[in-house]
Parts: sequence; C-alpha cells; structure tokens
Amino acid sequence: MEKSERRQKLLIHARDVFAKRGYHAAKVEDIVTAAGVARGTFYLYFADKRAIFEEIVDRFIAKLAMNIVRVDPYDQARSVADQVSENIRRIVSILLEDRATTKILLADALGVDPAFDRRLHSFYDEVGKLLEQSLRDGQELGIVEIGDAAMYAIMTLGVVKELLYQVILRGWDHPEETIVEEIFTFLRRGYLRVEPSKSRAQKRR
Amino acid sequence: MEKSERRQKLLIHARDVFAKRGYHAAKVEDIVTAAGVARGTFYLYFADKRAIFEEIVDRFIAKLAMNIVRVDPYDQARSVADQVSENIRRIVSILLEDRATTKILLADALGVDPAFDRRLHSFYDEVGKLLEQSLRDGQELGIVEIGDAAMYAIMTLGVVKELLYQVILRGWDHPEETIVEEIFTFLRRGYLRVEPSKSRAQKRR
Amino acid sequence: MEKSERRQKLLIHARDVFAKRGYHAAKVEDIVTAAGVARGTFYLYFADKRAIFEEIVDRFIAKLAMNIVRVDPYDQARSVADQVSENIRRIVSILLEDRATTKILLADALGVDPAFDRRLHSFYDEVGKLLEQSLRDGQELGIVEIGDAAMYAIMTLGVVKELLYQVILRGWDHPEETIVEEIFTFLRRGYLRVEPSKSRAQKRR
Amino acid sequence: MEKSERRQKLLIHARDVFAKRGYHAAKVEDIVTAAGVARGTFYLYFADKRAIFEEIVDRFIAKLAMNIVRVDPYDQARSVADQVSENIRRIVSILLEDRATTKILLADALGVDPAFDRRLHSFYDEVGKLLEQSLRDGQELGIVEIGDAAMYAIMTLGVVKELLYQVILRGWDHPEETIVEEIFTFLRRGYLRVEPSKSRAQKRR
DNA sequence: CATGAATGAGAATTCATTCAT
DNA sequence: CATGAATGAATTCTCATTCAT
Repeated sequence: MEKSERRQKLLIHARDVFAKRGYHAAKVEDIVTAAGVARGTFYLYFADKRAIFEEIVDRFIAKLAMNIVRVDPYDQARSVADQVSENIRRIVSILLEDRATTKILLADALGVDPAFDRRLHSFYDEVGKLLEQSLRDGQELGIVEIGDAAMYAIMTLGVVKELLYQVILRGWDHPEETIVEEIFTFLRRGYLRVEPSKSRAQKRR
Repeated sequence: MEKSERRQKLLIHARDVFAKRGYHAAKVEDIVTAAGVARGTFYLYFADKRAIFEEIVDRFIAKLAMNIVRVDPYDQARSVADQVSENIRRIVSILLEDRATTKILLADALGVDPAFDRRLHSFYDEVGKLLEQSLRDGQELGIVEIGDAAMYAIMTLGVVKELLYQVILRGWDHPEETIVEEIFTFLRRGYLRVEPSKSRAQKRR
Repeated sequence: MEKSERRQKLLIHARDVFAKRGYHAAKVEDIVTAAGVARGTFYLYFADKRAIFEEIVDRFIAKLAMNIVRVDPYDQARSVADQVSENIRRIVSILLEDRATTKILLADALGVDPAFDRRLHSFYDEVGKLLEQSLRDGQELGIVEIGDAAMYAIMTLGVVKELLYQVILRGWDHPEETIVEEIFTFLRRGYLRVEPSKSRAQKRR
Repeated sequence: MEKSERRQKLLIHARDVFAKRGYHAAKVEDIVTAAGVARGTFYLYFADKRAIFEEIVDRFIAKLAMNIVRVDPYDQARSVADQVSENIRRIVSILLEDRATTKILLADALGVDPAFDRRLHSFYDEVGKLLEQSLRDGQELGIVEIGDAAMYAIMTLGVVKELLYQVILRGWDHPEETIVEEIFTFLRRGYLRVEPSKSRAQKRR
C-alpha cells in the first residue's frame, strides 16, 4: 500500500468514526481499528487526533468555499436565477455527497476547542461575506429585496444548514433536487401571506 | 444556605461554565469552584456531570416549548400576523434573555452523548411538528403558501437558530425587535425577486 | 493521615525509588506503589514526575548551601583549620545522613533535562564561588597557597564528590570522621613528595 | 560506502548526538538522520541503542586504560615526577581531544542501566587499583606520603574528573598544559597552609 | 545489504466519581 | 449534610525495534 493511500484510508475511517461518535467520543483506538493499522501508524501520518479532524474539516470547507461562485448578473448565458440555484445545487450536492463529513461539520466541529472554533467561524464569515456581497449586487440590480444584506446572508445560511442537518442527522429523506428547489423557492418568496401586524408597529419604541 | 438555594447556585454556575468552555472542557472542578461549594457537594445534588447539563438544557427547552403557542386564526382579538410575530418575539426574547443557556443549546448540546442527542432531536421534532401543524392550518386558510409544511417548519427553525447563533456566539449586535421583524419579513416574502429558472423547471418530475 | 504527611511520604518513597533506579527508570507507578497511594494521588501533590524530583534535589542542595559557612580568619574562638574542617564535616555529614538523596545528586541529577542541568550547574557555581572567595581570603592571610583559587575550588569539589560517590555508590565503607580527616589532610599537603619535573618546565611555551 | 566506514560514521554521529542530548533524550532517529542512513540500517550494525552507546564508552575507556602507565621508580631515563605528570598529561590529552565522548563519560554514562553502571564502576575500579598500586610503590620509595593509598587514588580521580567536567561541560577554558600542571601541583602539596585542628586531633581514635 | 513504514508495548497524565471524616 | 482528599479507569502519544520490499 502506498503512503498516500494509507493516509487516505486513515482519513476516511477517521471521518466515519468522527461522524458516528462525535469528536470527543471518537478514540484514536477506534480509528486505527477501523483502518486496520497499528496505533503508532496513526501518528506517522497525523500529529494528533485534532490534526486529522482538522484536516477532514478543512478539506471539506475548502471544497465548499471553492464551489460558491459569485453571481454575474451580466452573464448572457445564464440567468441570475439559474446562477443562484446552481450555487445552491452545488453546495447541497457536495454536502449530500459526503454525508459523514457534513454531519461532522454541522454537529461536531463546533466546540472541539477554541482555536478550532475560530477557524470554523472564519469559514462561516467568509461564506457570509461572499453571500452578502452577492446580495448587495443583487439589490443594486433590483433582484434582491431592499434590506439588511448581512441579515439575508445569515438567514440563507441558516436555511441551508438546518435543512441539511435534518436530512443527514435525522434521516429526513428528500431528493436532492427537491431540496434545492425548496430552498430557492423559500428565498424567493417566503411563505407567509399576511401583512405585517399593526400592533407590532404600535409597540415600537 | 438552603438546600434548593445551593442547588440553584450550582445550576447557574454550571450554566456559565458550560457556556464558556463547552461541555467537555467544563470540569466539575470549575463548576464547584465557581459555585463556592466542595466537590463532593456537587454529587449530593446531581448524579453526575451529565445530569446537571441535562437539567440546564431540559429546563430551557421546556420553557421554550411552553412559549410556542399554536396560532388561532379565529382569534378575534389578535390577527394571525400578530400571533406569528408574537411567537417569534417570545422565543427570541427567551433566547436572548439567557444568552449563556442559548449558547449551550446552539453550540454545545449536540454531541455530548447519543442519548442526549436523541433528547435534543425530539425537542426539535416537537417544535417542528408544532410549527408544521400551524403552517398546515395556515395553508387551509390561505395565509401560508401551498407547499411542504414540514420543509417550511425546518427552514423557519434554521433561520431562527442561525440568527441567534450569530448574535450570541459571534457578538453580532442587533436590537431584539429588529431581529423579530427581520425574521417575520423574511418568512413573509423571502428576498429573491427573480423567476425560477427554466432549466430547473424542466427537470421537475 | 495529614496532607503534608502524605506529601512527605511521597517525597521519601520517590527519593528511594529515584535512588534505586535513577530518574528515567523510576516510574510514577513505582513511586505510588512504594508510597501505598493511588496513581492519581501523586498528581494531587506534584505536577509531574520532574516536579517531585526537582523538589527532592532542590531541598537537598538548599540544605547543603546553608551549611557551607564562610571561614572567618579573625574568629577568636575557632581556628581557621577548625572552621575549614567543620565545613567539610558538616557537608560530609549531610551527604552521608541521606545517602539516597546524595546518590541522586551525584549520579542521577545530571542529564534529566537541560533546564534541570542549568539549575544544578548554578548550584555548583554557587558552591564554587563561595569556596573560591574563601580561598582568596585565605591567600591574603597566607594560609592558602598562592595560585588559581577557582582551580583550587574545583579540585576541592572534585575530591569531596568523588569520595562520597565511592562511599555511597560503591559501598566503600569508612567512618565519617576518617573521611573528613582524609579530605582535610589531602587539601593541606597533597601526597606527592617529588619536585616538579624539569622536562615539564622545558616544554612550557 | 564500505561496511566498516558506515559503522564508523554511525559511531561518530551517535557520539555527537549522545553528547548533545544525553542517552535518554538521544533518539535513534536523531542518530540515523545525522549519519545519513536509514533507520533499519542502524540495526544492521548495532543490536540496539544501548549497544552503540556501550561501544562508544567502552572504546574510550579502553583507550584511557591503555594510557595509564605504571610508574617505574627505577627508570633511568625519566624521573618519577616526569612519569606521573606524563600520565596526567596523557589522560587529560585524551579527554580533551574527544570532548564529546568525555562529556558522555562524565555526564551521561551513569544511570543508563544497572548493567552498564557496573561496567563503568569496574572501569573506575581498575583505574583506582592501578593508581593505588602505583601510590603504594611510591610510599615504599618515600615519594608518596604515608596514608590510605586507595583514598589518595580516589581523590586523584575526583580532581581529574571535576576539572575536566568544568572545562568541558561548563566551558571553563584553560590550556591543556595549565590543567596538567595545576593537577600535579595540587597533588604535590595541597593548598592549605594550616595545622590540623586540635579538636579534631582529640577525636582521633 | 539498505530502506523506511509499520508496529505495539509502555508511560504519563487527567478528571469524574467516591467515601471517610 | 458538607467536605475535599483519594481513587483508578481511561486515553493519548512516544519511540525502540521489526520486517516486507
């Protein structure tokens, strides 16, 4: 077996163990047993348990980051709607393709340690900023509602995260395409068909 | 000091320690030091570390659950919009009132152990079901868009969670009322002002 | 058993284990077994294995340092010879009184780790400086041979260390008083009764 | 590269690594890296880490032992003084020539393991015995002070060891010739110019 | 012979929980 | 009841040595 092959094997099994048990309950013992290597072998490839976890998450967020493409409203070939839904589709597709890592990202990555939390936050910040900027562009073109773009970005993130969380952690089975469509539709028109309440307006200070 | 007083003190300090460090990094030592009691005393009031964590989270989700009120479309006194936004307001208010526990709920509660995860999931299920039923009612009355009510419920949950997450964990400061309004507005009309793409339409089954 | 009593117990047994096995071969396990306490108890009293070793050595060198008294040539009550031999006697006495720790000091303390080596060196420096200064004083008074006082100091140290090393590590049994007398005599008149060789003088550059 | 050349290279680099880090902190990894051979190669030439250390020390003490020459009082060509100082000179010269190994011998060789300690002790015994016999011869000829020859031998050893220790481990720089002269002078006449104290004399048995 | 990846025994340390006072 | 010292199971990581290529 080649060196990088064994490394890869460890990464895959570590991912599965982390996904199954969570970071803290996952023991190095479990990983090496799953990978069928000796305990010491693990440390030939990774400095420690945190390092392999970090690599799993980092690779994944790098892949995600690469697949969020800025929307170009002047693109002749593809409409804005197409580009937006393509973005959603790509992200959802990556997340569903590697469910174990998505589970790790959504459920375990937070709280591993403060330094790692910062890294995670900076990823979400990055995603947020990218989304926010796209939304501002969209506002100028009149295709995004006037309003707090940062807020929209966060809410979009929340929608995607929660949906994937339900699908992957709770086994809520839906075809990928349906998920993409539902997100798109939700962003496009919300769901409430009521006017803002007057009493609320009155309570404002 | 009275018995229940001492217990309460432990709960409060445990909450703060858990919020600051996360479940695993929070040591029983930290909790008893903060509460100013002896280590052994802790075990007079709580079976183990998990038990106190559980109680903190359970109390909080019970409080939250109590404050999600079924929308009554026939209520003469309050419009549906009012009732919906009241629900959002109450929940956001509870979450912001006890930021430490909200932080625990959003960032630390998941992954403590499988049994606890199930409990958490069942809480979110409950919330989801309640929301879903309300949305179905709304659909019959034409005040909620036709579509997958469970999906709407999940997305709503995602929006609320992510927003609170940003406000509490990332220090994204916004007045409570603004948060409530933004959520309401988002649910009401989304933000995208584009038509669904044709290519997507073609793929529909 | 009192807190400080247990600490003391650990120190004594650790000393014996270190003396018997040396720093590296001494396992924390051995120490706690000897002391009859649980493994974790060890860490209640000492941060780690190095800390207890450090304390053993530090206490001992502090005791030694305290017992090297500057020779006062104007002392009416005690002659210089008395004072010198008293110094030797005190040091030898302390070293022979606690043979285990002397063994540790002479055979194991060096090479534990670089930081610890520095500490040891600084102790020997201190002793050397004290001795050197006394010797310089003695030179002014004509009771110490003219020559490199630092060199004399080092040689004195060497004589004491090697003699004790033989007595303690090699079981070379001699009464304390004999040891003291022999050292004194050696310092006083050496043992060679030959003239420096001429050839040596010629080789000088 | 030839077989014996590779072996030699390992010995030299091992010596340097042991001198720099001490036996326990020196890793086989460090040695093979320094020697530029593969890890497995090390074990083709040496049974284990201890074996190479042993060989380094053994070779060195063999060389030292060879260079301690019995003093011949009837030698017509060289005076006793010459022969004694030649002995000192040869030993000091060997020790200073290979400072790395001297450092190992003085600071690291002790405490590696009990069997090795015994070997070291037997070397010092041998040296001691040789010295002692020479001193006894000297006593018969009236060129060595009456007294415990074994004691004189040990003290001589101590003087040489401590002086070299200071020069090599503490960087106390002195020309070789000065060192030899100082040792010789010290052995010849000590440095104290006081009479033995009376109180001490009274205690004598 | 040389290589260097793999091995696994072994040690230190942590910390939730217990229990004698 | 309260205390806090004692416990020891559990886990991580290191590194000398082996062995297949």
